[in-house]
Amino acid sequence: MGYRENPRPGGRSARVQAAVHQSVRDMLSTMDRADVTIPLIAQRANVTPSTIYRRWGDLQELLADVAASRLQPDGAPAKIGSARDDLEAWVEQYADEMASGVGREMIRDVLSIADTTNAERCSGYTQHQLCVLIARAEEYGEAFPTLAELMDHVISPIMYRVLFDQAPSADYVRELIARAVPGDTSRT
Amino acid sequence: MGYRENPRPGGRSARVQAAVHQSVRDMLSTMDRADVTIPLIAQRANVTPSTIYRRWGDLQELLADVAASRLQPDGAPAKIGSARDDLEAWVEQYADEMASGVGREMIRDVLSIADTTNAERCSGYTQHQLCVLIARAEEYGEAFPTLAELMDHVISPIMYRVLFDQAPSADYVRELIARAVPGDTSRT
DNA sequence: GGACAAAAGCAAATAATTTGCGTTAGTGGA
DNA sequence: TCCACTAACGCAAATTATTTGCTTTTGTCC
Repeated sequence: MGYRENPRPGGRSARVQAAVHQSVRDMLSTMDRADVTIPLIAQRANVTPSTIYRRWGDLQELLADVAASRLQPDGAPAKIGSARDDLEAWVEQYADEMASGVGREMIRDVLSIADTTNAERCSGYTQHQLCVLIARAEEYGEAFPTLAELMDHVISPIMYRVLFDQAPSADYVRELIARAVPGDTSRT
Repeated sequence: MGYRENPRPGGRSARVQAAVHQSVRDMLSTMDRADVTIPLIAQRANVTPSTIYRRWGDLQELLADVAASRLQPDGAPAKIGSARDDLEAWVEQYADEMASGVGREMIRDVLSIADTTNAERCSGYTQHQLCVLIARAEEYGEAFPTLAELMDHVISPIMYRVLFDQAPSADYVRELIARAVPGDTSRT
């Protein structure tokens, strides 16, 4: 009597999951988050509340699951020119997305539960995107920060601001990058 | 018919707040957090549940309030020797505290609500402690990072790891500091 | 096709939350 | 000191959410 982590695609279980996720996304975009309840989600998804309770446990777990899914990137970072430029463009949109109202809510949802699986998922997505950029730099022969340097000195300060302070400005983001990229003195 | 932000000390309202906070702290230390409910907290604090609902709204808000209070530092950072050493000692204990089970729970509580007041409070506590260290460095004539540098390149990476990854090790923390302190090449 | 098990539905029981209304306890003025 | 005032609390009924035992459905593997 346990629930599979990855329901077989096309099965009933997968359909229920999709319907519930969709229902949550719809409701979060049309109504106040405080009014989103499991009975309402269940009604819109055409399932019984007990199905959701048994599968996710409570509203926070469900919201964390949905948020982690939504934080998964669509594709690889855009190719602008140099790896340096690609990095700047990608980080800027990352910062914007995270600092937006929806972005902040999703991060909070992911962090608000004790289980760290979803948080690690999100951090993994970010690191994967950065690795793609690092590989490009290597291909182009550009000097580039390591993954650890990028995580510590670019991503972390952005996330700290998003979570504890106000939104990081575009100038601030560019400055972090300029400081992290080796031998970069060309800008700001 | 609104609740004052800062109840007058000694009044009934202040007594209720103290009793409820104490009750929450006791319960968090003796039982599983999933079993902590408002009716139980109310019972232990000798108040009615409706009092708590009216004053805090829901469990998350109450937990966030209690957590933010507990994250307030006891006093100024210890004086070891140089400002550099004081910084290292303080940051190490900060990282340990945040990475501990209780610390992580408190941070998550603070971040899990939409209202950012409590999160800003916590960030403010940290910045205040760092300012004390900066003032010491100035007094001693030591080269020292600015507040922004410390927040971006020492505190932020630590918090990111605590929230999204695994606990930051002592070595890792020392390395962040060594990198942030100007002209420091003496260690790791 | 039939046996099996995972996951969903249903409905009753329990628990949490909201709310209207009456009461209490600090506060400030005469 | 007493009185009026009001923020905040208590109480209890009404509502809503959550849990749980049992039944039914659905997909999978012989």
